[in-house]
Amino acid sequence: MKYWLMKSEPEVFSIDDLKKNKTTHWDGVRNYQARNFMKNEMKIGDKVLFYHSNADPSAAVGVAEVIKEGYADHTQFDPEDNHYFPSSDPKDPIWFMVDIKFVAKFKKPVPLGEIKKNPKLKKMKLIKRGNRLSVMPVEKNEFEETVKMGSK
DNA sequence: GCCAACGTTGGC
DNA sequence: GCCAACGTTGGC
Repeated sequence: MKYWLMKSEPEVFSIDDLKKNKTTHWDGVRNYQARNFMKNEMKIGDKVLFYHSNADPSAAVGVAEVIKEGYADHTQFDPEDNHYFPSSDPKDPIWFMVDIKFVAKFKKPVPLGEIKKNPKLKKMKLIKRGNRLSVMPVEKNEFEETVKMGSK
């Protein structure tokens, strides 16, 4: 089993939205690295840290789980959608997404500042300079440490 | 294949 | 709202 971190702007889709809806498909990703993770590496049962970006404060806020593995992101074919990608052929889609379900909301959000302060989380990709990936792998111990911080 | 220009992300 | 750090695009 692998561990992941997925970023979402709470104004657009928050952990509370996920809790309410139970599940969601992670559409709209238009970055090849993030796509490759979803297309090739994310498996059913993998655990996900749900992270609020562009938030006050930005923070890890809960846990989700992969329930459907990579499949074509339908928004790439929809001219009405913000994420429309005209060069993508429905017979050979460029963009993929996964489905996740709500598992838990942290008792207390774990803000980016605290993640940066924790020596055990020093190597997290999230805090690497200039990282803009919206889907990224997380080490098991990093995942567990973050969950622990959010459960206090 | 290089690289300048442009658009986007996301912390602050 | 600013701006650094990227990724992408397109001319050559």
